[in-house]
Amino acid sequence: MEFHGKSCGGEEELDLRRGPWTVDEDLILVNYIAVHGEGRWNSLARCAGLKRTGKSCRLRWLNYLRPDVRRGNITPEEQLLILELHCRWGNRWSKIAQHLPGRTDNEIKNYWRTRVQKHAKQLKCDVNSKQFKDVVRYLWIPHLVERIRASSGGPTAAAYENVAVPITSGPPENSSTAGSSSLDTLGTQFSPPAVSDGFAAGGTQGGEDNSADVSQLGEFLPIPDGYADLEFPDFDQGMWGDNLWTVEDVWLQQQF
DNA sequence: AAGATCGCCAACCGCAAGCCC
DNA sequence: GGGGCTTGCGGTTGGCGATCT
Repeated sequence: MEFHGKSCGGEEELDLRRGPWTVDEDLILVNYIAVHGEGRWNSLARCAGLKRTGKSCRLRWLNYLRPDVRRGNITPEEQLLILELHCRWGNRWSKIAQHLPGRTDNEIKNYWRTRVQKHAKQLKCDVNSKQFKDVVRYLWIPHLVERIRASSGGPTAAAYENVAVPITSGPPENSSTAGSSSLDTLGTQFSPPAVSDGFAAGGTQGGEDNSADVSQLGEFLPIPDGYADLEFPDFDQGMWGDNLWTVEDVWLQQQF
């Protein structure tokens, strides 16, 4: 595959490439950005000699080639953040991603669709339904907090240093400034929605004060009226294996 | 062992907001 | 002010590897 450079600004033919990026293309893009910086994606694509749209270049860079992009499993701490922030902002993936250093909106979106929505399906409810939101609120999030606490001496606690954000306050700040917490501060920062429909998918009440102490998490249980009757699907082995909860967890929670 | 199904993820598409001339 | 272009976002899809039957 050859990429013949064209004079910057010249008219390019329309045989644009699509589909997976090749190593050569990646190299060209990375090298070009290293020299010229990012932005102006359409002209960047032309000047770099890439037969790609600017959009495609931008996406490839942001989601894959950027040096600080972080890959691999979503940690429980990150799961907690995603759930919490999604509760607050809904499908504002890019906004959520700002609080997970190295994670892209695409990755978070994929995580949500493949994991979270799968679990909603298992519970036979819509991911946007109150029922599922209650599951998240009263089971999933407290469970994650417990897990994080339980492993606070382990590596995940250290990992959490990088992802914790002061979500109880003000507008989002740069993630690089958000690492001033420990697991204990998680307790004060983690903020279960305070009111019944506080999840408000799509709501943008970013500045609201819904702070709460993590010690209140236990008070999520017992479960509110109606919720206790929720029928759980038949959890097979591994079904909830993504550090979410296990069959035993669900059973224990159901005892309340 | 082979075909079918599932799950994950990279990449594309359409739309809207922002920017510039 | 407005029209065109660029950028960014969220939704969707297609391909591929893993798992199941």
